[in-house]
Amino acid sequence: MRRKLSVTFAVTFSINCYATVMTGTPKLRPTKVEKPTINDIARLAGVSKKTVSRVINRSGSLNDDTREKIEAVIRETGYVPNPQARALALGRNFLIGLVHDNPNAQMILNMQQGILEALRDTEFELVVRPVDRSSPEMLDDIRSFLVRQRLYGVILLPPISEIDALARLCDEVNCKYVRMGSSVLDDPAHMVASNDRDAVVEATRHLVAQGHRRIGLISGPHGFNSAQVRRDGFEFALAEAGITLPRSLIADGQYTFESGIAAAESLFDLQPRPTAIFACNDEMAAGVLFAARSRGIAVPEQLSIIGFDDTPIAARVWPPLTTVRWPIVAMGRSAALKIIGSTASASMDDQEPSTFVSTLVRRGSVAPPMK
Amino acid sequence: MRRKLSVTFAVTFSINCYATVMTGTPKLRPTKVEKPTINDIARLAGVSKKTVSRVINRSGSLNDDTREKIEAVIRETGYVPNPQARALALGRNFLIGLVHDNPNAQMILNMQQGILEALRDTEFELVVRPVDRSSPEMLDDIRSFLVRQRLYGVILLPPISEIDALARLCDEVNCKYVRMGSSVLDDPAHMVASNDRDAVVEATRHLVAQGHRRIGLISGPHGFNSAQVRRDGFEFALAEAGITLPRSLIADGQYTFESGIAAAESLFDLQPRPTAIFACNDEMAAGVLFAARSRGIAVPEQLSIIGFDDTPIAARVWPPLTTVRWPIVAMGRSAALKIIGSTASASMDDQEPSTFVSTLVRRGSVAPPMK
DNA sequence: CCGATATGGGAAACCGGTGTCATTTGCAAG
DNA sequence: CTTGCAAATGACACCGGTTTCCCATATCGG
Repeated sequence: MRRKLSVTFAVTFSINCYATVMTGTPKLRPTKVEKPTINDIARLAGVSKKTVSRVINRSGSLNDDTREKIEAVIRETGYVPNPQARALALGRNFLIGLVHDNPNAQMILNMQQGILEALRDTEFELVVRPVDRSSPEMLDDIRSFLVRQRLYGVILLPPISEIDALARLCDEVNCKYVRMGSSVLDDPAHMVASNDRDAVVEATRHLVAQGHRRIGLISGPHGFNSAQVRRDGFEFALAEAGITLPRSLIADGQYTFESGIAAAESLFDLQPRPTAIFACNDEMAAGVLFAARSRGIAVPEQLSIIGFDDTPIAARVWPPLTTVRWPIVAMGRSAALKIIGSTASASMDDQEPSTFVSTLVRRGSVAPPMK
Repeated sequence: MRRKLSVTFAVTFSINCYATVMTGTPKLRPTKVEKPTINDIARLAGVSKKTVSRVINRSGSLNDDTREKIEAVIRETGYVPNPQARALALGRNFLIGLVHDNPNAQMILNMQQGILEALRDTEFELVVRPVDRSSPEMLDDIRSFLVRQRLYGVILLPPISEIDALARLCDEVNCKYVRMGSSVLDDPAHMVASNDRDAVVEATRHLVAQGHRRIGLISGPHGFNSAQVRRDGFEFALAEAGITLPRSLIADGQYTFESGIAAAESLFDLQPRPTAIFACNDEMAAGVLFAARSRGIAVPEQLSIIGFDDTPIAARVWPPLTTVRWPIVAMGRSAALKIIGSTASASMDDQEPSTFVSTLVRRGSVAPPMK
């Protein structure tokens, strides 16, 4: 039967060869799509399948003539190794997992974009896996996911990327991992980070340079490393400028639009009102803008706003938000390359960068305070 | 060696049993994670592995006692069949593909959310696959993706879901598929659609009911079914109200924020200006709002705007946009359930719905025209 | 009581690769 | 002319399931 299939395949192949000459034979194939197997290649090349395997995996030593002959056969037939069979034999799948817990939607998507760019034209595929940080079984869930799917590697998005136990878990089950974050929490091989702190310092200095002295902060949720880092940068920059920051000017946010509105309301009730507000992400900054509008506070004339993330919304509101952009797509790409590593960019020996610089994007939501 | 592995496993298992009593033994496992195999189960239950396989797949006939004993062993050991081995043996993977071509980012994400909800606690995983509609090799790319990964099924997002050749391709390679869209393009088993046309009619009627007569339309890109359907609905509703629509009131858009701005500018140059604009998606509606602001046109006093999609941005701009919401998450869930079908919801025999109703969300961007 | 039929269950091949180990060959060193 | 060693390649078991085929019982009508 194997022999029979092979013959079928060979015929199909020769038909394809002459397809350009013939008037086209749309002859639908049966439900079972015939694909050449490693045995077909071995027979066609007159070698054993182990030798073909050596060519595919560039392992072992083999004669140049043999290699070329096998490569020629592979090229002609369009043979592609069966990933399921390899996964079984190797005990390792060619899948990269993206594990996240519902952070910024836009970020997930940009991250996916970057990762998929890196994975394009490789044998790897991306498997998306949302988890629930609040569930006590989260670690077990992830563990069974990794073990069952025999994942090649995982990319952990913040905030769960900050959980050290997760990283240890990956090591334990022999799964490569890369953690994304707002600051360096792990060695370069396992970390892709943006320098949020520096960016916040720059943003705050920008407000100070414009003449603002009463600057409000809308923080991120407690327990988020990014929230802590951004807040630190803000406080540092103010201290550096010799500005004391009363506790009342710090409002707690949850990284959501609604929490931004609420926090803004509380800051607006202050007497005197802050002349500028730094919101730890764009969603909340948009909330501040929204709240200002509904109160009739003119932006940027009466209130300057700076956000963080440069999500699409920042450029779409009026006035467009001055914000901090971090290269999410590039970071995603880098994370993926770290995992597939030498497999893909074997030619270049340069390590993928681990830290990315964020930059201040100046738009229309900042102006000097009114006298 | 097999025997040895089995023993190791048994020991591990008993340790787990007493873990709650013991003071916890963090003892790291070796890189190779031991998992029970079907052979372990067979031996522990005193049957052949084929019989275990019968239990797992509910196939063949077997004694209740035997079944229960095997199920007990499976439960105790926490055995999960190796997906790679099953995939190899079955010639079919337990992966669902999500194939899309860069449409609305938010939509992709909501869709993913819905699909993942349906896939949660099943054996299926989601593989994301962006493609390039403009590439001539797109179909071949998708074909090789489906064939190589032996996908269980794919979910096609608009606009590529509108390509009939793609659907035929899926059939050909024996891969289940579901197409998402703005109107019904296929039989219920392969289609999940929203009733965009009806929703647009309702939205347009809303504008007409407010007293608007000069209503501009910003269309979607040519070749998109959703664009055509929405435009049809708009024109139908105007005709129904006895309003003639001059060609000049229709501006071409590309579903992007920038194209919305450009289209709005061209409409603003008209004399007299339209008193309302229906933009075929929220991105463009946000562009209209942005353009209006920069021209000093008050919304909704001087201009009413309606968008489509109810993406997050609709609620975050000022004034918040009246728009049409379609239940993307629910549609994603439905699409996934259609594919995993009887596998999951075997208990309930009700078919997953194929069409979903969109609804008008009234916010602040619509008001009667000024006298 | 016998042969026919249905049912439960096992042995072995198979899915398509990879790992281990042995074998053959070529060539330089002793 | 051996011996030694490395390169090149093949035979075969194995990864962990499923499928095919076949046998052993049990049931049952006549």
